[in-house]
Amino acid sequence: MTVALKKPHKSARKPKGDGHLRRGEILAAAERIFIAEGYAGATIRKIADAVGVSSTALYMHFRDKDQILLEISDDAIGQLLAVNVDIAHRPIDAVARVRLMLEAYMKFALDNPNTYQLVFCGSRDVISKEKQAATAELGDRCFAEFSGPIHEIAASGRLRTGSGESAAQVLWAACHGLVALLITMPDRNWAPREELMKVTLDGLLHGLVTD
Amino acid sequence: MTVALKKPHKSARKPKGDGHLRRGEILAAAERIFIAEGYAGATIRKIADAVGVSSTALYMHFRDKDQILLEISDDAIGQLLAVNVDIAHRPIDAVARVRLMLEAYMKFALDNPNTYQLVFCGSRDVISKEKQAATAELGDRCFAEFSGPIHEIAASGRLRTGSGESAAQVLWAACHGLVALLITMPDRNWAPREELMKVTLDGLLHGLVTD
DNA sequence: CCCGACACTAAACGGGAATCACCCAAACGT
DNA sequence: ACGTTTGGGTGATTCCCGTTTAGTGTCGGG
Repeated sequence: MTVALKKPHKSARKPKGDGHLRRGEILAAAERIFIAEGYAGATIRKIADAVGVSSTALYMHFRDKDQILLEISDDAIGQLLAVNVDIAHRPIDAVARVRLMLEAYMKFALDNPNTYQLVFCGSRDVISKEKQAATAELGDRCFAEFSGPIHEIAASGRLRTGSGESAAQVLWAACHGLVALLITMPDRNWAPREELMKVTLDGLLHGLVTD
Repeated sequence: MTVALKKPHKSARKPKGDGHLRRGEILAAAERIFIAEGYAGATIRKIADAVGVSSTALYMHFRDKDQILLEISDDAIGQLLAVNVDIAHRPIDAVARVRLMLEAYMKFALDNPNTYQLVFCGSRDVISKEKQAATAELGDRCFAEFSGPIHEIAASGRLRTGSGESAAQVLWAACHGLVALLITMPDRNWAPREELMKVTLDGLLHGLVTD
């Protein structure tokens, strides 16, 4: 950002070198390492080495390590949000939309396990809440998008129990729990993933929504 | 007697308790700090200071940091297992037993958030799987105890969908997801916890089990 | 009286994040 | 043409962390 071209007359001095490129390079390298080795494995020094720059240089472009990784996560979550928005606009039954969103959510988590863990399993130890600002806001918008059809269902009186809000939270939590366990304990002998997802969704939707 | 004061020792040294007391003292101090400050906050040096001993001394009694914290967690999970065993033997309907166990599970998680996170949310980054041996085995036995009544239900043909195994895993995962989110994102505006637990259990049990 | 075992320690190591005090050269104003 | 800015960069340093090494003082036997 802050891309301003040089103006013949007064005002600021501008892009001298390839400063902005650096930022992108860092993000790219960091993403590669983070995906491959997770939060703890994505060291400042390792990222800097991969870019071919000293570790100090990263602090020219990012406040701290968390900002780098959260920026990467923002990208990924932005994609998830886009999918949710897309689904939200389809002219199909609200329950079907809910199911599609949750399926997309779980697929996202399983496809991006490290990002998912960083954003949704990050203990307060690891990342202080303030830093998450942007990422958290994206997450909120995802949840808001997801809450939409749920509240439609609630408004039409098809909710068997609880409020729309609690139903949305419970559905989210159940899917989160499933993918979180699959990610953090991949060696347990799980039933096939598709079956687990299907049972979760069938079970909860059948249990919460009257048809 | 013989309070060896030879060297101008920094601060009061422990008055020579017999060796095997030390181990218990360390565990007690570690538990206190771990509960208050979590995994990252429970530093070797901090624990050692609390006991009044040098950090090196901890390695006389424990292989490494993880062994200390996992031993603490074993204690806690042992209690959960005891509760599950107790419930398993009650002469009540299998579904009621399942519900009681899951309620106890969630209560345990919310009462011991740091332990819960360590054992059930520990990314592979944080603790290598081998070290978890004892703890993981306790967790397995908890799950086995929980699977019992589920398989009873499955055997009596009351399962609406999926296998007994997948139903057990899904129920566990859903409850895990709920408490995990409540623990790691305590600032979101959640519906009341009791309602969330109730909706989760009502929804899933109603959706999975025919009455 | 010495000897080894024990419980413990200070110091150090390697590696993390982050900061400091600089440096270098291109870009600008004049 | 030339000093000055200033953006991008660095190496050394700080402060923790978990863990290791090389000891040190005390003790119970032989």
